[in-house]
Parts: sequence; C-alpha cells; structure tokens
Amino acid sequence: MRALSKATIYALRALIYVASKDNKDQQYVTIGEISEELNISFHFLTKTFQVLTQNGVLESHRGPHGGVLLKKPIDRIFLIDLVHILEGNDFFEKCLLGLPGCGEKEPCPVHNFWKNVKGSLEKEFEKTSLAHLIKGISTGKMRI
Amino acid sequence: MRALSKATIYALRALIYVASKDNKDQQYVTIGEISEELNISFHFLTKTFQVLTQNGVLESHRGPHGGVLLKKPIDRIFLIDLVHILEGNDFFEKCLLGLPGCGEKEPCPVHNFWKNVKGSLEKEFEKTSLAHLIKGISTGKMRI
DNA sequence: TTATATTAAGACAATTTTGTCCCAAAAATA
DNA sequence: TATTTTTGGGACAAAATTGTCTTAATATAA
Ligand code: SF4
Ligand code: SF4
Repeated sequence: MRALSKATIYALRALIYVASKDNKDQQYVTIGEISEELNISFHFLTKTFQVLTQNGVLESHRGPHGGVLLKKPIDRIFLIDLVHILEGNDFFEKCLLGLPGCGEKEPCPVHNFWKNVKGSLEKEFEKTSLAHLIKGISTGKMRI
Repeated sequence: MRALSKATIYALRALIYVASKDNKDQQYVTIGEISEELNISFHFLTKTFQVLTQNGVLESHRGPHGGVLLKKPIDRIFLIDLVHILEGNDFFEKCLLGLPGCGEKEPCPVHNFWKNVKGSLEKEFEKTSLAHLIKGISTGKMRI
C-alpha cells in the first residue's frame, strides 16, 4: 500500500532531515545539501518545497547563505497538515472505491468499513509531529 | 489517500456486483454485463479479471452462456486475498517512506508509527469478506 | 459445420506521475 | 556594479498507469 505519492515521501524525508539537524542559530539549509544527502532529485524536491514555502511550512531565502528552514517549532508541525498541503485537503475524504457522487446518504458496501480505517489513520496523523518523527535519530538507531 | 489502484477498485466493485446478484443456479455472469452496469471499461476489466481467474477467485467460461462466477462462497473470499492477488503480496509490507533496503534493523523515523497503522488495516482486510461487503445492498440502502 | 457469443491476450494510445533541464529572480559579497 | 549563490518557475522528457482496439481461442447451438 502506497499511501503517499513519491513527491510527498521526498518532502517528508527532507523535512525530517531539516528537523533533525539541530540548528540552533537557525541557518538556512540549502536544498542542494538535502537532495545530496538523501539522494533525491534536486529539481523535483525544489518544486515540492516551493509548495511548502507557499503554505507557511518553510521559509525560503535566495542567494548566498540562503536555503530553507522550518517556520515553526518541530513540535508544532503535524503530519496531517503536511499531508493536506501536499496531497490535497481531500486526502482523508477519498474513499476506497471512489464511486462518483456518493457518500453518507447512499453509501456503497465498503463505506463504513473504510470510514473507520481512515478515521484511525487520520487521528494518528493529527497527533504526530516532526518532533515525534525525529525521535530515535539522535541516538543513531534510526536513519532517514 | 488512494489505497488501491484503479484496476483493483474496478475489480472489487465488479466482484461485489457478482456477489450481490443472488444467483442460485450459478449461471455465468458476462463481463459485458458487469462493465455496462458499473460503467467500467470492458477490456480493462477483462484484463484484471483474467488475473482473478488465474488465481482461483473466479471461474471463467468462454462462448455463449459463458462468463465468470465466483469460485468460492462469498463468506470465504476475503479482501486481504484479493488485495494480495491484485496489488502484490508485498502490499502490506510497503512502507510510508519507501527507503531502499531498510527495515526492522535500522528503521527510519516513521517505521514504528506506520507499522501500527498497517497492522490495523491488515486485520481489517483479513476479517472482511465479500459477504460483509454486500450487506446493505439487499436492503437497497447501499449501492455499488 | 458454420455462425455466434464470449473470454484471452497482446499491441497500442492517452493520461498522470515522476524526473530533468534551462533560465529568471533575488540576495550576498566582493 | 558585477559576480556568485541560491530559490522560483516553466518547458520538456521518461516512466508508470489507465484505457482502447484488434485478433485469437474456445464453447454453444443452429
Ligand atoms: S459510499 Fe463511501 S466508501 Fe463507497 S465509494 Fe462512496 S465515499 Fe467511497
Ligand atoms: S524503516 Fe520502516 S517505515 Fe522507514 S522506510 Fe524503512 S520500512 Fe519504511
């Protein structure tokens, strides 16, 4: 099951990279560095980072010593927001069978079943922040 | 979140259609009828149905009065098996970040989180059969 | 045995997603 | 001001997925 597009996966890995870099003086991190470290296409990552910048997740700065940095503390950046931005606000509304023009009123056979699954996933995303995600990295037991 | 490919979605809807048709004398149902009723491309559905036939979910028969029918009782056809056949056996092994060559030994930040989500989804698929999925159709309160 | 109905199979086209490339815009600095 | 470094943005290419079409194989029945 691929829950997320590659573009989103790249963005998440990149954000985890930035978040896990303890960067007290808040220096900008270049997309070049990130893409190189994580082996992600520079231009592809740049494009999806633009979306994050436009949506207030990242702050970007051009020119020498430029780059990107997180606009909020890592414990206030939640997976659910990232997913809404990157995959669309209807991410958790999409359904298993994807029938046209259906819903609560006239639900298909899997409607209630899927509603539960989605519900628990959504809760999980709501309570998971970048801070949670980078736990374990510092100990060296996890990697991106 | 699109959990399943369109090919799989079509197959599931088609199977639900066949299963919900109470067909005591076990007549073959033509793919033509199914594709027309559900507005699915005939040829596309035919191809994914071939996979189901090759994997013992459907029995097919060519020629006049031919078609397909379920090879097992509807309460013995489980979502998890269909998904394994249609999406690959690694469906529930795929991970959120999809890093190359990682796993339990050297897990990434989201590994444990995702493991739980996948686990509950898998259980849900294991216990859901076609029989469960067609409930509510007979009452006319649900549709495919 | 011929015509017909149906699935099987594979070639091909369209669309979407992913990835590459080029140049413009902005900022620092020399 | 000129040069360099960096993101921004768009055109284009490649790959994967989805959809269409044509022909073959098989079974039924007239
Ligand atoms: S009834 Fe619900 S689960 Fe079924 S296709 Fe519609 S939204 Fe999806
Ligand atoms: S460590 Fe686990 S969750 Fe992370 S990329 Fe690997 S398999 Fe996926």
